Amino acid sequence: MNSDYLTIGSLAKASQVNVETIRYYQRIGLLPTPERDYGHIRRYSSDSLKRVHFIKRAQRLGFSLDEIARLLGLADDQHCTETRELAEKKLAVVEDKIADLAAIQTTLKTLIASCGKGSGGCGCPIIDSLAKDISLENTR
Amino acid sequence: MNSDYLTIGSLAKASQVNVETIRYYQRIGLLPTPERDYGHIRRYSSDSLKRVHFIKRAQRLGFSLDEIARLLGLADDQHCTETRELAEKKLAVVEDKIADLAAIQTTLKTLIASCGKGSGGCGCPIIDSLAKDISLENTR
DNA sequence: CTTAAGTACGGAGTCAAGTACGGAGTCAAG
DNA sequence: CTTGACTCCGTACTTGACTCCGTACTTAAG
Repeated sequence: MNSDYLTIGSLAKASQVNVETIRYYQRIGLLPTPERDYGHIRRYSSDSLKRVHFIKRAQRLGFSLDEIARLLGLADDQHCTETRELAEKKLAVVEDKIADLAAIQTTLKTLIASCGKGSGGCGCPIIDSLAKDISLENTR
Repeated sequence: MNSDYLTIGSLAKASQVNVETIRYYQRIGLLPTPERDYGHIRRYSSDSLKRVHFIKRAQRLGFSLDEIARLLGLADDQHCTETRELAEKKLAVVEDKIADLAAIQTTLKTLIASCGKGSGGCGCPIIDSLAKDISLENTR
């Protein structure tokens, strides 16, 4: 009944991904390959579950697996200083993303509101809200 | 000197993408193929530039080209009602993303701060901040 | 007029991120 | 001790998003 020590199948089910995806993450070093209890069967802890969840959510936010690996490395590693620099860069990126999303959010709200009223004036507000690329140079 | 009426090359340069990417976006219908002035050469307006910028930023936020096409459709189309529903769904997704990013932001800040002090206590704050998957069920 | 630079086009190649496949081992239930 | 559900592993295939290639055409400069 204890959900610690999952098999690969139940881990996959619990984290809503394919079994092969779990194996794939192991291959590329994103998930540690756990010890094997009896036989040759891998047993996963609830930590792995958290990790997979994290990966999936971060992906939906536009981070690549590579970046996610480094994000996770921040938490795992002990070597600060250089870790801190990475963290600061990521923070800047994250804050840019939040700003962009906030712009989309505002536009969508406006769109929804104006849609209800049936008023015209369909310029192209979504594009405009994001097209002003002041911060583009920073992130590239 | 007027930047309206760009060639594909200057559009690509201005929007920091490959010429082939522009052509690709046309092929899949993400960019309208513009009228051709003289000869067979396509001329792009500054609207195209905005559109490409938008696409690139939205991509960095984790939207697929398919979703981006629909987001752009929201602005282009005239048929409200069903458009509104789509907008509302997108809004929910966007707001989820913002919340997730905010969680990462907080964690990164904490990480940076604690790094400076050289204090220990390295649990795995980044993962924890995103692993609590209350809202996961909503988006799936 | 020639030539280089830029454009058009379709098709093939690439890269990241999976996803599927097939053969072999394991283990609990019947 | 066989059957069915699961696991292991390596390799191969797929998909989305480009990127490159070869060929053909067209200007702008020399």
